[in-house]
Amino acid sequence: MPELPEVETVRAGLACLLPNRTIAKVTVDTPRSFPNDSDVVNSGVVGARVESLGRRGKIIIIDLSTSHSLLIHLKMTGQLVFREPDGESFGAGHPTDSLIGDLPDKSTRVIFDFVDGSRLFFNDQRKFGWIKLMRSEDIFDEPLMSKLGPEILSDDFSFDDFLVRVRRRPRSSIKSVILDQSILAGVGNIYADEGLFSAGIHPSTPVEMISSAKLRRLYVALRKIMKLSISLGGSTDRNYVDALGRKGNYLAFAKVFRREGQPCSNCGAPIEKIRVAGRGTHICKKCQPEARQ
DNA sequence: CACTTGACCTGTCCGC
DNA sequence: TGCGGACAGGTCAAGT
Repeated sequence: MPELPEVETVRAGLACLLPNRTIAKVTVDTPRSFPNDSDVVNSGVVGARVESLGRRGKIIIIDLSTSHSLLIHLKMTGQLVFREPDGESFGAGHPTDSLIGDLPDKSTRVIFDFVDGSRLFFNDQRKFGWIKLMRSEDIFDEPLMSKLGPEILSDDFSFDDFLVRVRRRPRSSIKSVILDQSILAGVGNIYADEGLFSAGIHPSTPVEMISSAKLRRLYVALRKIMKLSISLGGSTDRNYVDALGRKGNYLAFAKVFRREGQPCSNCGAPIEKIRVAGRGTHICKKCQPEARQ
């Protein structure tokens, strides 16, 4: 579910809410969602004060005062929802525009209780997401972090970097390459489809058949679209919510994602849904012609 | 080796 | 209204 813009929106929201709060208790309802041993969790997390919130690719990093960090991946259906104590003046526990009702609910996997009575809920319907505790100095050596490619939205991630990395997979479809987090970190299915549409590239085109000029259009489009989405609070298709349980507004601006059957905003031909690299894929066949040899 | 497919889970939606 | 099947935004491991 969440891709980089959604993860970044959650991170930014939590960055306004969590720092300086101290964790009093951790409740793990679904062990696979937070597989560290409970004594490790207790020594590294209970009593820890939240220092700062970071992100690498789609992984959220919560740095704690105990020289430990929590790494969190939301995968498809994960949510991190913060709640003030019940009865707080800001509405009974949660904002009125929250899509999420009373918590915990049946998808709640982990609960962090802070000493001031506020709580952070990790909800995850499909149980693919996870929380891992590790020493802060070790996190970037973890394979799951060290294998990630450069951040697509980083100021230093130039078009030349993009071109070199994408061209490492000449025979692969361009969509599978931009979804590969070891090539570049952050692109998921929604923004892959939107970026390829904007650049006029058919998603199954092998990289070697795409001109560098078109790849430049893709690089520009992906960054522009993902920045726009962050400014709109991300994309909510069904599950995604921000740290206060609110939906994102980007999908109203999407040109192809989840728009099969609707007319293309560019040429009027119907948007089609196909399958590329095992993923549901949305295209305009006229604006994104299939490459031929 | 490069690339594709299946598995991990639960819920929802669609057709019969 | 019930039931089976396909599908869902991510990532590995296993397979070709």
